[in-house]
Amino acid sequence: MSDRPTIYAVAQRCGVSTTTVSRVLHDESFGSERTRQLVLRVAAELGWVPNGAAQGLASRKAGVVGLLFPDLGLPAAAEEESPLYVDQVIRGAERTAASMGQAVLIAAVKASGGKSLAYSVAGKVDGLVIMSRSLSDKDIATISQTVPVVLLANKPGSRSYDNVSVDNRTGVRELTSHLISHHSYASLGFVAGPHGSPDSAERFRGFCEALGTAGLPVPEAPTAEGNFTEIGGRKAMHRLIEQAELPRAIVFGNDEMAIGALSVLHDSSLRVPEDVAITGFDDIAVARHLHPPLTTVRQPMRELGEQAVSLLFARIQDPRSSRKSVYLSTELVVRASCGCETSGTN
Amino acid sequence: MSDRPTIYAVAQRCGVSTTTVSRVLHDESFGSERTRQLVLRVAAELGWVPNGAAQGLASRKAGVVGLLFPDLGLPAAAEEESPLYVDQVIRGAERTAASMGQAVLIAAVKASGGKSLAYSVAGKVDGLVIMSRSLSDKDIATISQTVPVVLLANKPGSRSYDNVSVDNRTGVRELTSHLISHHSYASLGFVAGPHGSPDSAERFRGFCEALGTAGLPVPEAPTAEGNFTEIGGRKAMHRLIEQAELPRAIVFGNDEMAIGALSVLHDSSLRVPEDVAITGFDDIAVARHLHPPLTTVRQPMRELGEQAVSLLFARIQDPRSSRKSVYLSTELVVRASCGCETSGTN
DNA sequence: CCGGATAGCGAAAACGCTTAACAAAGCTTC
DNA sequence: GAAGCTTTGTTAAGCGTTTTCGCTATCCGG
Repeated sequence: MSDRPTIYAVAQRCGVSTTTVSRVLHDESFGSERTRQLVLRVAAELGWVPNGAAQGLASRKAGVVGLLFPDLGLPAAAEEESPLYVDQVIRGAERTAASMGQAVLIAAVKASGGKSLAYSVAGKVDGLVIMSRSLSDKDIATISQTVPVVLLANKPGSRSYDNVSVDNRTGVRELTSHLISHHSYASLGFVAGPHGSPDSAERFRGFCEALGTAGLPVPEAPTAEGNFTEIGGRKAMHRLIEQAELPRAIVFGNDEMAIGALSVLHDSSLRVPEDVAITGFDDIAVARHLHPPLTTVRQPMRELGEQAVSLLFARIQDPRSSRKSVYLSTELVVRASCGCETSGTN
Repeated sequence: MSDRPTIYAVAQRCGVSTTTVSRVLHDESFGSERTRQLVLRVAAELGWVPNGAAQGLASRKAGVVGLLFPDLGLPAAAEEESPLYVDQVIRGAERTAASMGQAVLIAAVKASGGKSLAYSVAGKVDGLVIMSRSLSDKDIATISQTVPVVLLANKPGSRSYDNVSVDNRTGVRELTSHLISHHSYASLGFVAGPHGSPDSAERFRGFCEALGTAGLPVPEAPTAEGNFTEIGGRKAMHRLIEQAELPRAIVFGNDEMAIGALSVLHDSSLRVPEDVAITGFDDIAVARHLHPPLTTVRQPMRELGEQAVSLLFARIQDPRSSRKSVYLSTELVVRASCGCETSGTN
């Protein structure tokens, strides 16, 4: 612990200078074969492990990239509620970072007071991917003066940084068009996520575009709102059922709400897709296991993380290159809930 | 970037020494109100962010804990195959680390060649949680001389380190006893995970214990083997169907295999649980959405991560305290697939 | 043999921060 | 008004690497 061997110890044991040790450890081709072997052997014998802090300080690079993601401060009750897609993003980030030999420092930043952790992380990494909506523009600005920053997801003010986001709109547009042209559903509903969510807004826009293109009446506002949660989906579905006429097909802003709706419909003895077609968005893992399997739009979450880190490395290498924006496209995943297949593997 | 303000810059601007700045930044109660405000204001104005490397080097603590998990080197095809429970562990670790104001450094260590990354990570953290089976005992030993280490899951040689694991055996024993006593199933099968997996072995042992207690014949070996994957589950199920008599109930070593089996049974027009009861292990997110919902055993993955980090902090605080072992218990989750409820919410 | 490459290595100065060890000044308290 | 605190601040010594110079041999062509 406190008696960890340093390269100085290694150097002494070998009868060489610390410079030589450091060089041998980094340059594949340095020094005589004899010295190399000696140093390497002694280092291993002593159990020497590089002191990251010292390396970082001297070389001005941490060998670590950071990932800040939102912490919804789940009230313990909502255990699994936390946005599962974050995991995928983390994995993606980890993966491409690993391919560059870097590790990933992750931290959830809380809606309130996460600032100091965020700053602390910023000082420990070579670059930062920020997923958090909870970090103010000002904080992001300050941090970006310290290390390169890549923004994830459709943060409104993201235009001044490298950023990667998903083409929500086209995704829902394609989905909706499929519903209209393939199944000739004439009355469609849209259940939105929480008010003010840019993602939700974009998805609704895609929905409207498809309706417009098909010459159908374009609604002013979403048919209902469901907070992106399963419970929200249930409530929304209940409301829709109580209303005059049920749309022939309902486009949900995400899968979780669709799941809630599915269970309500089941309890109400309404058949999916015969009585009403249902679709989601995200293609979370459970989607294909639902009954009926859910037609949805796949978001490339893992790729989101991968791209973000790629962008970050590019920026680190060339800090003054022009700002880049990556726009990932989604994939329509057709399953039974929209009226297509009635069974099948996928 | 290269012109990041240092505390020296802050100190100069304030007309005080770097010591004073450092102290103000750390001691809540240091200096006159006037000096404090001045320093804080100037630091903010300059956009000062602590240099983690320098802090770490000077204070001998990184403010970061590491988490090493296995990278199965998924061949791109098996996208989602990667052990999803890892995500839960990461989240758990992140959560309790955050409560101590620390961030988490994550890295997947590959079966081959992950060594150097592992060592590099070890040098950057105050402590390390190791989930990886791919790190040799020797490497773990070396690393543990550098930083405190906590082992996760039932690694065979884990007895010499702090470690936290899940009581697989009791979990399956309870499950199996439920099957026997509650449903009076007389013929039971067990589908194991990959040969050599300690987890799988423990689960099988639990299965046998329950049989023994009930006075039923105890098998020598698992009825079939399925590699812990959905595909493996399918294959195993096929094999079982082809054999002479199908057990009345089948205990699968994990949920994924049970999922595979479920789809095979569906295709074979065998009813669950009427013709054959099915259970899993893990309680992954999809389990409750299957048809029928899967009776299984919940593994407290998130808690696993939490406990591991707690242990780590304890060890960091008192490096010479006695070795601790945490054994987490599982929870039986009864759903329809074992023949209990036929519908329901949960 | 001599001038200049070049290979092999070392001395020492950073890197930005923390943390003793002190010193000076302002308070009590008797 | 001296002795002893407490408060406020300073000086300087690291922390373990990397990295910039620069030195000494050795080698080679001419």
